[in-house]
Amino acid sequence: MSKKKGEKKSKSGKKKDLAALSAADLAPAITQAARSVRTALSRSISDSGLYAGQDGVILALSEDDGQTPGQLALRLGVKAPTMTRTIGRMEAQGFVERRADGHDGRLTKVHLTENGLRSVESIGQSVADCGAMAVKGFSEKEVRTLLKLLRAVEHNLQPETGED
Amino acid sequence: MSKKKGEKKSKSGKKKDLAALSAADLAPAITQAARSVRTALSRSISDSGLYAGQDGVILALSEDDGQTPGQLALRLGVKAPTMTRTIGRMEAQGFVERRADGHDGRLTKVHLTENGLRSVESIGQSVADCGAMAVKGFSEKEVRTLLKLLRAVEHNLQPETGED
DNA sequence: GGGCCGATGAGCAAGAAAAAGGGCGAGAAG
DNA sequence: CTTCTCGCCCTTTTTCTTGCTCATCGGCCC
Repeated sequence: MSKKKGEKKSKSGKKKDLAALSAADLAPAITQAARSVRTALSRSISDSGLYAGQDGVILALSEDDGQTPGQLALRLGVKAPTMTRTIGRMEAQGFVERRADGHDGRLTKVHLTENGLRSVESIGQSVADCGAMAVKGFSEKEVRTLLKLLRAVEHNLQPETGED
Repeated sequence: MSKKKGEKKSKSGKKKDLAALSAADLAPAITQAARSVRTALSRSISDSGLYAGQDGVILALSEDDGQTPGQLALRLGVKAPTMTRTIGRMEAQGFVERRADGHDGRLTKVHLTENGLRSVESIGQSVADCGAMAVKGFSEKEVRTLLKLLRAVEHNLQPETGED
């Protein structure tokens, strides 16, 4: 049983492997960075009594109240069933409420409650605070670059939104 | 940057909010990018019969076999309980096995099985493949920049490692 | 009435926090 | 110097949430 199948698996003369190595490091890097962000954000907003992933719903609703679960899911980049469950929990927590749409029986409109409305400011503050901590020591240009690259990555990974 | 955010909470109009706006957008951007990466990676490695999050264990073990759960957790940036359960599942799946350390009864060494060893290559390939797809259209410099910024973000968010 | 779209339910897994179980080592006491 | 106990470290267990995929139900439009 050979313990290592060759210490450096990409040393075979192709310079393309150089880029491949960086690319291979990217998935773990994004994953870990996201975990750090998620954890930090989770602690920041735990004061408001909600969990990571719920903040986006509050903020999205604060900009456009009465969105449907599908719209929220699309906006926040999660799948519809996930949004349904998150909304259900937030409804139980008293942050949002569901109302049936009068015109279209299929639709469910999600609205912020008084309580949810009150939490908007602190949520936005927490998110901004977390983001500020994440980019501490960054120049403004670096922040913008990171944002741009992140969105490009996200776009590249879309299964069926644009082409292919 | 024509966000409609200024009107709602204009309790104190600071121009500093310009940079803060970018920072506030960073958390969602990282989260979504990470979700995309996770989903894409999940599909890539599902052929090998394992789930997102398990790939790191295989790769880490392929470099240094016989690590403890704590070491793996630290290396992969997850908490110890998460690693314990992941290892347990991977053990049930037949990819790794636990062995007691002879010198220290508290320690558990995790080793790759034959099956796990065989999957190393395809896992590495999947991760590299996914990373390559994520940075499609990027220049090599951009990839490196993204990597650098991502690691800086991760470092900034460490609860108590280095500074605060 | 049939197809389509939107919301929801069930099942599986990752990740975090809190807490429990067990072994090792160091320091105190005899 | 020997022994015993206490504290610390590592692992594991439990509980909560998010997120995905597959499947189902219900209402709208053609």
